[in-house]
Amino acid sequence: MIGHSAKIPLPSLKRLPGYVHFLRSLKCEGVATVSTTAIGRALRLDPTQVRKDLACTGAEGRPRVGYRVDDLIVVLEEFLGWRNVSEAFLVGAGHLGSALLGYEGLRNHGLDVIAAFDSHPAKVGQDVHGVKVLDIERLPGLARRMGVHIGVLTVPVDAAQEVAERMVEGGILSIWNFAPVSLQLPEKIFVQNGELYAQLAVLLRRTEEAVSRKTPSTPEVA
Amino acid sequence: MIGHSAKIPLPSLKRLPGYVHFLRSLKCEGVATVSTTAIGRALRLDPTQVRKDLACTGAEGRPRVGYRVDDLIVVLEEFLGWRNVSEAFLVGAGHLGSALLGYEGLRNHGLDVIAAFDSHPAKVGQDVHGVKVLDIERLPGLARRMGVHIGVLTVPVDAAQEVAERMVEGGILSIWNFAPVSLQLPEKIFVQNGELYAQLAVLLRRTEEAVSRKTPSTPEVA
DNA sequence: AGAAAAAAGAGAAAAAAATCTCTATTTCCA
DNA sequence: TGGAAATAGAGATTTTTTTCTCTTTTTTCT
Ligand SMILES: NC(=O)c1ccc[n+]([C@@H]2O[C@H](COP(=O)([O-])OP(=O)(O)OC[C@H]3O[C@@H](n4cnc5c(N)ncnc54)[C@H](O)[C@@H]3O)[C@@H](O)[C@H]2O)c1
Ligand SMILES: NC(=O)c1ccc[n+]([C@@H]2O[C@H](COP(=O)([O-])OP(=O)(O)OC[C@H]3O[C@@H](n4cnc5c(N)ncnc54)[C@H](O)[C@@H]3O)[C@@H](O)[C@H]2O)c1
Repeated sequence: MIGHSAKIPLPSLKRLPGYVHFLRSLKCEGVATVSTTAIGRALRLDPTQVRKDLACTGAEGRPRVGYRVDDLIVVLEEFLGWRNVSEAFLVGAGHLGSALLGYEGLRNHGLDVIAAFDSHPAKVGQDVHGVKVLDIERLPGLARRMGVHIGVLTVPVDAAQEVAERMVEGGILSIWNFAPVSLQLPEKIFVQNGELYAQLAVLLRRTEEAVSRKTPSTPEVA
Repeated sequence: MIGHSAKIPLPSLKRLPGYVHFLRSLKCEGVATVSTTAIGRALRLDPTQVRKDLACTGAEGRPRVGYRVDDLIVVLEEFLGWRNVSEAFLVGAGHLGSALLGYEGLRNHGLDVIAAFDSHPAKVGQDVHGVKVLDIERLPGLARRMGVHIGVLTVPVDAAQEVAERMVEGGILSIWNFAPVSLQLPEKIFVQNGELYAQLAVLLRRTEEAVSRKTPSTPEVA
């Protein structure tokens, strides 16, 4: 169960994992307490904002001291649902899918991919980083029987919609979609897009801005 | 050059790639014009919001008709800098790095990874999906000589800070960082984090909400 | 012990983003 | 040809998010 069912602003929720990563590094260094000032300096965030975010999770600090690092990690991990991981199915054991399957990081972040699915005969039956690849036909039945609610979608664009519908058929409630398409599914199904391209768009724009700062006054006509 | 240097809200910029993906699929189906109402329905966004986003890029539509799909794609791709791709270096030819190197999608989205770097002797000299893997030691020199401004960072957490500093040493201005650490770099360097964990946090929370909706009134004490 | 400094926490203000309202334009249809 | 419907576009409003201000608490230093 994910802690503190209270409503948290979406931007705050998205910042929480970053806090945990930073806190874990502090813990490794043996730091016992930390202030929002210090967190903000490290993560380039306003200290007040950090304080507000932490308050949403129920964390409590002490004036002049800050927060106990150990306790704060526990509270945040609890809040994020990282302490009892959720089971998920992954479809598309290709390049990206295999990278995710081999990434032990997911389990540390609340997600346990317990099986993979593919349609290609060469993939079915394989064992990718310890995860069995099954025939996609078996997904709906297994998802329903095992009560799996999360699907990770790493198939090519053309197959994405079809595979997503298979997931829904199996009772999947949320889909993490890495294909660059907008899936058309019942409204109750939550779709989290990979947003690789959104990130890239920001990166390219900022880079362009930085380059033109370095090379000022470049007239288009000479 | 990235078009229309005008300031666009960050959330708007992030939505643009999704519009392009949808428009491309319309084009494949032979659709000639599209309204913001239709875009909004497909992407689950408010039509006014779509219109505001498109206005930022300089796109113009006609009442009662909407936007010409072909033209809109061109305007958006121009705006996003997808028409003349930017060159980038990637460091860390492991699982994730290889997946990205083999992904022709990046080039369609404005990024051309022209070389990869690694520190492991077994990786150096290899050819991953047509991209040469070079020794990390050569990165600063090559980056500076070739005028590469973007770095993609896919090394383990422990190496991330060190590698990032190498990139900065080579004149890299922006870093796409997939390691779960907050890089400490000069303020002028732009860091776009992979945000995998932020997405996962949202996914888990929404799933939890959906599950508890399906299983209402679960008292903690019987 | 008392003063000073640092930081949490609460509330107010400001900024940013999303949504709503209205008008003008264009096309379709009778 | 005239009316109805759909939609872009501009501006106003509301909501959300971020930032600022002030108060209180705790610790450290003299
Ligand atoms: N490779 C990357 O780095 C990367 C990055 C971001 C997004 N993506 C996206 O992720 C998706 C996968 O990319 P990839 O590079 O891993 O592709 P890939 O071709 O390596 O892998 C796709 C896998 O999906 C399987 N598949 C195809 N149709 C299927 C179906 N109907 N049912 C089940 N399995 C099916 C294929 O057999 C294959 O194993 C694409 O949509 C791509 O745009 C990839
Ligand atoms: N695998 C995934 O799906 C995934 C997803 C999200 C984030 N990440 C993150 O991406 C990073 C890489 O993950 P991975 O699974 O690809 O790991 P990996 O171990 O497969 O690859 C890491 C690569 O970096 C190289 N490397 C290590 N130290 C280096 C150095 N100092 N200089 C140059 N190269 C060096 C290694 O030789 C290796 O090739 C990690 O930080 C991980 O947390 C991975």
